[in-house]
Amino acid sequence: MTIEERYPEILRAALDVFALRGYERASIREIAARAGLSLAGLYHYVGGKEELLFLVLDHSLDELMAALDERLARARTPHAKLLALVETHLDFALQRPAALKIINRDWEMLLEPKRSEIAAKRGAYLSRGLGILREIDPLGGTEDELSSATNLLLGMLNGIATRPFLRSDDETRSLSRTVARLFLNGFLHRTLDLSDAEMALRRDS
Amino acid sequence: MTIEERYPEILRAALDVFALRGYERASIREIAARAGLSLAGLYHYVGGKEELLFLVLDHSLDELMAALDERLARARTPHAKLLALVETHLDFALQRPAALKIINRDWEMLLEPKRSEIAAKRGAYLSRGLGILREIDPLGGTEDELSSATNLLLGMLNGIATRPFLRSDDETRSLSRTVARLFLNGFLHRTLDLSDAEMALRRDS
DNA sequence: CGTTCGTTCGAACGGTTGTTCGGTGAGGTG
DNA sequence: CACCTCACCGAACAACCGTTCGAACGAACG
Repeated sequence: MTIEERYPEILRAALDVFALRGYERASIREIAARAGLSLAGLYHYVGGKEELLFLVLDHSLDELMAALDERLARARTPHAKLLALVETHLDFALQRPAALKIINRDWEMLLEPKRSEIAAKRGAYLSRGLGILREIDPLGGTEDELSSATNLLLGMLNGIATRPFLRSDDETRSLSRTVARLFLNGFLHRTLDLSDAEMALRRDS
Repeated sequence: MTIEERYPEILRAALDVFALRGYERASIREIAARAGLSLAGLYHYVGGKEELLFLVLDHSLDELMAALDERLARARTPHAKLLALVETHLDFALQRPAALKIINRDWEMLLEPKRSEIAAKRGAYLSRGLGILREIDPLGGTEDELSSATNLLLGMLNGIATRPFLRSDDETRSLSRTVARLFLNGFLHRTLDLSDAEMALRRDS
């Protein structure tokens, strides 16, 4: 078998094992077995365990980013762009749960300098969100404010990016609209007073 | 030294090492050293590595839950209860970052039956949030809807439950208000149409 | 035919891990 | 004093880890 045929199944095997066991508990032997290779056979293709994690992360992030940019390109208004981001993320969570898991959990296991390289790609994804919020924001929030809002939004998405919240394409699409609406309405009116909550707070403190 | 004096520093050492390295990469030897004990000396107090993780998780969740219930007891209105939840969570994130990290990341490493026990405690925390949202919701959302909303809220919080978003008590308190407002406004108006976003969506699909 | 090259493997190496065992010594009790 | 308990430790053990080495195999090429 040639390299071009082996590589995809090696990466798929590595992704699955990493997501299932976590990076440290995942063993190269299990990855090799799942890819249909012996232990030493696997080392003919990849340099080591960390490189395997890097390759899988790099590839998964490229997929996620490509899916986002594709949807973003078809979105005309800032609100549609927000919806595109939400839909992309939740759709990715539904279709590629293992990939999302290592993106959110296992990337921290990388050592420098690969860690920074992946961190940069994650940052690029985040800054897509930040750009969208900047377009949307009518209040001209500071960069810090917009940055924390982006993290709020993506945190929300990761909060439901797991079964049993996402079960089918249709459910995911309708949930995306709900989430986008929830965030957008909150974001636009984030300075509105919640009168009784404020009163209760003052009484407490 | 007696057991009552050793236990706290053992648990603190374990918490720090688990949070710093991750459960699998954390070594019992490092925990023992940080607690001022030899390797075998540590085994005089605890049964093993997994029990150590369980004890730390159990204790941390108890602290978090106690802090929440204390604040909740002083909150009169549903809105104030929401603010109490947000403030508790973000304050915990600021004061006990290591504890929050293992609660969110390392609890999955537990094996049954301890895993279920911790999962139940996490569930109890979640259902506090669900109860609050049920009180707040004017639309009478379904249990599924409220449950996913709870996960959205806690996901948001975990999205910024990290430096550099939380730097001081004051910043945390003001950020808590912003976040609570953002979520509440969004939650209350979650069925409102975003007219142009909807239009753009229809054009896309 | 002989040689080389890419692919694959069995077997082993050194290191680290969680855990256990046998013992040491201090402090209290009779 | 003898006795026992509790806190603690050095040393070892077995298992597993990631990684490497040397060789076998078939195909391609001259």
